[in-house]
Amino acid sequence: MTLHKSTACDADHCPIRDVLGHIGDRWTVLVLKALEPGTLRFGEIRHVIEDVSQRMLAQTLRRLEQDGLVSRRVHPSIPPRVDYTLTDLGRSLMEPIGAMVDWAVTHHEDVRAARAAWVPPPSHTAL
Amino acid sequence: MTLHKSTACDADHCPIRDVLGHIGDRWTVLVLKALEPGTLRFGEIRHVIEDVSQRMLAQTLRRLEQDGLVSRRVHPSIPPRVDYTLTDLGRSLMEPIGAMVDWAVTHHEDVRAARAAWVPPPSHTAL
DNA sequence: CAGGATCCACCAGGATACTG
DNA sequence: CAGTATCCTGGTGGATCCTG
Repeated sequence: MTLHKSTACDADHCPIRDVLGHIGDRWTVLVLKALEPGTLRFGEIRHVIEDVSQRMLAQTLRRLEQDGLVSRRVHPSIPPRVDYTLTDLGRSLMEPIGAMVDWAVTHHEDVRAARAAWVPPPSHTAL
Repeated sequence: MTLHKSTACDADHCPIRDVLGHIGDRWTVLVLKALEPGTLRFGEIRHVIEDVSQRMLAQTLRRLEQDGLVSRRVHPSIPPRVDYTLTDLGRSLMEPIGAMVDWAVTHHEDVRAARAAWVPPPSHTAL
């Protein structure tokens, strides 16, 4: 069981956890957004994101390709050239992601304000 | 640096990572969705989600409260009664989250199909 | 240039026990 | 009932080195 019953998620094949687990990890969304404007090479993505290690980038791209969200194309040249493009499925995902990002940008200040106003409950908070 | 320049995220205060980091963790979305229909007590949330430990639930609720997404109300009774409700901010977040969940449900099969069709690239993939 | 392989540090998160 | 405190483990992700 991975999600409560009320959300049509009854066992191991839970779409929410499956997808959210991906978009939740450190790099997936950033990579997706990097590719949104158009095709990029491996190195170009690294340049755009800057603080991603090649290990994590390669790993993230692999999974995105595996999930059919990104297509990978190898040009048999020396030095090698590999570029990545969003698939239709990938592009369709950008909408909900965009909504999330928009929310984040719009309400970030509210969240930060709420955090600033935070007072830790004394455990035995009464009334 | 947490996100690439092209997304108006220039240093430590990156809304995307800040918010996505939250929704990405194991329980936040589930708790949020649990509270969507209405106010619930601590134990009720546990009952709904089932496989969350009280530690993780308490922790998740704390952060949600801290971020102003959930309000916590303590009734000074014995046994103690504490209930949680989405704030307006929290409710406003449910839209983008709903969009993500909808996408997940709709395209989950595509993703699973893509995974099934997966062939690992031979490293020295040439053409 | 694109990435695989390896080693390692950190922490999210589970189990358990205790408290108001 | 609604937590907090402590201990412990597995996986995520960073650094580094190596290859086609």
